[in-house]
Amino acid sequence: MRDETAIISYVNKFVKLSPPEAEALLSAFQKVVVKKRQSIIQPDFPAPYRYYVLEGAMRAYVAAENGQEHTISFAIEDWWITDYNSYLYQQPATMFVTALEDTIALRLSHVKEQELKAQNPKFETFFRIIAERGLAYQQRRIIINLTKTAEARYGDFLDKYPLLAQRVPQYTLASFLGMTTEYLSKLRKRMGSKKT
Amino acid sequence: MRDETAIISYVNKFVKLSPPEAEALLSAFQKVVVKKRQSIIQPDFPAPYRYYVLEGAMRAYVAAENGQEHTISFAIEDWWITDYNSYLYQQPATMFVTALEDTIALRLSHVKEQELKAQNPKFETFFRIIAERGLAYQQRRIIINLTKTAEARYGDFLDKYPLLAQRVPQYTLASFLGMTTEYLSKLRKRMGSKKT
DNA sequence: CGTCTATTTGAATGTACTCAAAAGCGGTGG
DNA sequence: CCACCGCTTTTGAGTACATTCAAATAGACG
Repeated sequence: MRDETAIISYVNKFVKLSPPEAEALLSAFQKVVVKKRQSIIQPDFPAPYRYYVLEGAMRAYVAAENGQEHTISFAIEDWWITDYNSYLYQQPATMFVTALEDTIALRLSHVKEQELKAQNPKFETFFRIIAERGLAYQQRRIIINLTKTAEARYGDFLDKYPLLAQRVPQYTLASFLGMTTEYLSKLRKRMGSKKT
Repeated sequence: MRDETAIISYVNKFVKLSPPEAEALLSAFQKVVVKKRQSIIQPDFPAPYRYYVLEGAMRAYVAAENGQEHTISFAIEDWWITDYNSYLYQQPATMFVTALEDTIALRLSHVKEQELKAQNPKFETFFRIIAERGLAYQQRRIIINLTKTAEARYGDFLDKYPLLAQRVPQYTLASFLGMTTEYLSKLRKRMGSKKT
């Protein structure tokens, strides 16, 4: 059972907060409980919040015309999730953000975030750091998507996120890795001989 | 002929700088001239700089074992470019950054960047904003790569960056869009009838 | 012009997708 | 506690989008 102070330790990894600063940070967030399969962000509606996951797991995905879903990101404990194009630019969302398990998250509104940054440069620094880390992470993902085959992308994911790979439904993983669920199933069968 | 004050106007779009602040910013940069085909970042070497392009065009790419190149990003006037995983984490690069044309750029070292941010929260804000914009942009790119066919990705690029599409070699564009140069050539032939 | 680089073309191939259906798994209510 | 229901994963056959390899053509630059 992690409580909301988890975010204090998390932020402290990047900028050192005094007790009053920690208090100011905490008071900007609201705890939300999201049941499995429930959406907190939907296309055409604004996404006024970003979410920090305390417990559980969520994913962000876009739905194509033909009913296909494409997973853009996952989030488990200590990860952030939102539709960044909607949140940052305050425009209607194009993605769903939905709970894969019963989830407890802390949400931060766009307005509160601006207040935090205006009130204390440490928060500005914090958000700069997580944006940069997100940027670097996404650049790695783009490289993988451009350079590796479906099988290599799957192997790569297993290496880097073995726990997550077991935790999320296989079809969401397939759609994250850019392949169909049927094909991932066949890959697993093929690879089964070599690896666990 | 754009001179280095272009970066002042650029930064001013995001945070308002007083004349002394503009001066402090400028003094952190160094002007560099890069000839066509010359690399400013190479794999296995650290990338201690990020570059702001004043004139010309560059691209960042990774080279695969089989000799294939995969373009990660382009940069023309007012765009930034570097190997972010190398620059941000101060680790050896995995990418090349190379001039597509004779280019004039302003480079900012990682050390100077830290000084700027420490010295004035406005610079912290500025780097936060461009990181967030980069994040949102890359998220859009990931969505396109996951959801669209090669033909649609090309059409999309033509719509959004018609000038850039004419300016860069076709094989770099193909490698940016995640297809072979031969296939892009065939696509263009096929699409030729409908458009332009 | 001649050379080097970039683009086009064609034929054969392969990786990954579509569609349809069966099997597996988990939860939930009777 | 078993039976059923919905959701997820697996399997198979046929197909398509995109690649590979090789060679010809077109452009750019000195």
